Amino acid sequence: MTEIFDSSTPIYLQLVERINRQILRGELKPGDKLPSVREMGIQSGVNPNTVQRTYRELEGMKIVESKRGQGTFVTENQKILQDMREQLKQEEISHFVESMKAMGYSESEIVNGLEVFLSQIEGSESE
Amino acid sequence: MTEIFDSSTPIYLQLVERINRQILRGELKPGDKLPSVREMGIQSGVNPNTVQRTYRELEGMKIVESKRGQGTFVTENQKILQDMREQLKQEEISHFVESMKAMGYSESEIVNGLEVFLSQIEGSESE
Amino acid sequence: MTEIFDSSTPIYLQLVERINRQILRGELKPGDKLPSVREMGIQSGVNPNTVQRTYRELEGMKIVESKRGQGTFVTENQKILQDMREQLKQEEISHFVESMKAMGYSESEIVNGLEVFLSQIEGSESE
Amino acid sequence: MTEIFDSSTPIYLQLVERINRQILRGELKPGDKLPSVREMGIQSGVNPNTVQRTYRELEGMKIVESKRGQGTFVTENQKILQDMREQLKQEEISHFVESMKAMGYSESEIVNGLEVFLSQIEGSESE
DNA sequence: GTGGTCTAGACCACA
DNA sequence: GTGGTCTAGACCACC
Repeated sequence: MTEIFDSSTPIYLQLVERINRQILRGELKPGDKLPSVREMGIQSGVNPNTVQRTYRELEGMKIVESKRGQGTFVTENQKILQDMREQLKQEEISHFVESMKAMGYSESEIVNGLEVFLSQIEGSESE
Repeated sequence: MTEIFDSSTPIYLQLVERINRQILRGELKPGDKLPSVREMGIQSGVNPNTVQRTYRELEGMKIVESKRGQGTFVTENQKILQDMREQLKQEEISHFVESMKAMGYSESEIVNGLEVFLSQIEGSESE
Repeated sequence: MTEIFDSSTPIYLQLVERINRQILRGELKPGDKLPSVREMGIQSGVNPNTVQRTYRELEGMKIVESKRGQGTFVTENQKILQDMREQLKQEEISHFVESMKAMGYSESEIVNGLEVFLSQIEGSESE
Repeated sequence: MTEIFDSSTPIYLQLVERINRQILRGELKPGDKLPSVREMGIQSGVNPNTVQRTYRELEGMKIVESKRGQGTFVTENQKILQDMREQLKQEEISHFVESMKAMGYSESEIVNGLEVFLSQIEGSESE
């Protein structure tokens, strides 16, 4: 299975992002083992060296711990995961607000639009 | 000046997006002349044919009117521009909510996070 | 087989016209696959890019659906085809009336001439 | 003033057609003088030889008479003009019926469509 | 194979 | 100058 990567940013960073999201969404839980470097390389259609670089990066962020001979595991340190969650949230919000302002919307229009949107999808949830 | 394009989506669509935003932000006003296809081609580091494809697309959306021998102009039809503004807003909001939910946030957390963010930047507006 | 095109209107529009008529006449039925852009290019003695422009145009009219890797197909949406049929009929009639009036015929002469003509060919139908 | 000619049929035939229509529409009346070969050449952006050929053709059809030293005149023979009028009418009707049938319309649909069309434009004549 | 995008360069029509 | 069409040929994504 070949994956799709945006060629404008390095693949290893995109992999970092993807794994972070998997953790945030609960697809990967604290203590879970990540696929081996080789395995992930095949899954992602990417060179194992790139995966290695990804895991090193995640380890630097304390999100992941490598245990020699056993594999790479999601940290059990809840605080770190919380911090990451918070940080990604801020980035997402910031990007959203920036885009809306770039389109000329005022802050109140932004909040209002969001609330209207949420109330709408509530009504059509299971259609 | 060579521009950077995300290779994952067609250049002509990225150009469409960019021009739409310029119109929404008021950088291009109704009746304004766009750069000629050749001029824009140079500015964007892109083939004139690609720019023309962009302009043709915009013309199909009724956002722009091309007059042979004269140039390409932003429509003066305010209703169309309003519709586009509204549509892009919806897309932006929808994308935002989807991302936040993908990260496991509840609707109330999303609204709350947005409001906190806005109250923060208010304090540091003119720094 | 090289085809003949009227040089006064763009080839891609003439191709659009031709395909529309083929659909209206039932030579192409809903769901039918059109020749590939390359194939049609050879058949028509025209560049594949020109054929693609044609297909893109038809897709914009919702008359055709292109599926990457599979081909281009006549829509199965009967309503669209009916609308097109009606529209082309109106254009044909309008053009006819205009020509006749330009030659100085009154409306009743036009209707009368048509009816006489039709009654004549009825007699010589299967010659 | 440069005129527009369809490059798929000879210019002199297109000129013949045009003059015929002018006569039928009453823009040129029996006995009227046509522009000189040179004059018409300039008006139409066409070589005088081409005009010469056109006039010769019209003379062969008895629609026009050349009087040496005076010019070329529309015939005063009403019968000829009537015949031409009738012939062009037949061609126009025939072409119309053929097109409509090619689109799959029955004879009654053709007549009906025409009548509906005429009744519609009657209501919006002077808008 | 299929459609889709992009380029380079030509030629045309309009003004 | 402007936009519009067309070609030849390249490369990509999907199947």
